[in-house]
Amino acid sequence: MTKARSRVLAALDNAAEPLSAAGVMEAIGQSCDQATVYRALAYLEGAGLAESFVFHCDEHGTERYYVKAAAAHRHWFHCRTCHRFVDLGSCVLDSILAGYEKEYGIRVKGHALYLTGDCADCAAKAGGA
Amino acid sequence: MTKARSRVLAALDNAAEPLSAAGVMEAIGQSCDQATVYRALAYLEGAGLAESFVFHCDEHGTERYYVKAAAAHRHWFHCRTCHRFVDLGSCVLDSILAGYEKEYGIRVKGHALYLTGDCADCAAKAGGA
DNA sequence: CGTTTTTTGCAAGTCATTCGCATTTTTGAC
DNA sequence: GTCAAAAATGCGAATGACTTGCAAAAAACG
Ligand SMILES: [Mn+2]
Ligand SMILES: [Mn+2]
Ligand SMILES: [Zn+2]
Ligand SMILES: [Zn+2]
Repeated sequence: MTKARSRVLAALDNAAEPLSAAGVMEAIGQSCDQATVYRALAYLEGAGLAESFVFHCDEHGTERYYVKAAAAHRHWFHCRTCHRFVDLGSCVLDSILAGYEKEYGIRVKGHALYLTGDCADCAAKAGGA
Repeated sequence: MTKARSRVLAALDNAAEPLSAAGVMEAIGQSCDQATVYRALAYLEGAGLAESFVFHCDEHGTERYYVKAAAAHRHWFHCRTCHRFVDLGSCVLDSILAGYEKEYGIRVKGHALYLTGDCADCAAKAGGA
């Protein structure tokens, strides 16, 4: 584990939410080149120390986000107002996926679920109604 | 509805699965500029005649895909082998989303579910097991 | 240590998508 | 229909996220 790679892993570990490459750069204070950050993230994912997903937000565009690898597969909610991610806990789609496999004869090997809207804080601030 | 826009809409209508801008270009035989295709797709979506989602496939990269607007919200399965999309019918996530709203105090205004793996055909060809 | 292998920084390159702007098309009023 | 005003198109250049080639720097290892 090189210096750059451990700095990147530490950034993911300290973050409360998924980080994009740009977010990691910011977190480590530009202490290494962006190519190094991208390569470190790819390395960490390959080594099973991090996980990632591609997410599109109208305001932030499309980016790949990384989190430190966790025991269970999880999904995230993204707030359209404050742009924070909310951890939704471990995946609850197993039976739905099994249903699709049976219904369509497909073999589901991966999936992604993205929820967007307003987080509790932003919903409260926006409309008390 | 201009000539270019109706050609693009017709392409979406004839397609059995979501099309990327490049897919639309191919379908209409380069009969208009790519900037026009992108603008037409944005127009059609704004007019409620088409819907889109951003999807990432390791082999094809990240692209926005469009389908003709349908009555019900749907999701798609993408085959990692033949790269076709399989229509999974209308969304069955309502109760799960409602559960998340209650559990986390969030307000879910949009969501996307992507499944990947092998379609029935490819699964059959690959491993009879 | 000295050598071999891997990683890093920097610059240039990709790829999907967007933009500026001059040139058509379309639209609406007569 | 005719013509001016508004909107759409083509083309080339610009974006933004990400990747890559290559030479210099760092880690591995005997
Ligand atoms: Mn965002
Ligand atoms: Mn694909
Ligand atoms: Zn929020
Ligand atoms: Zn297939």
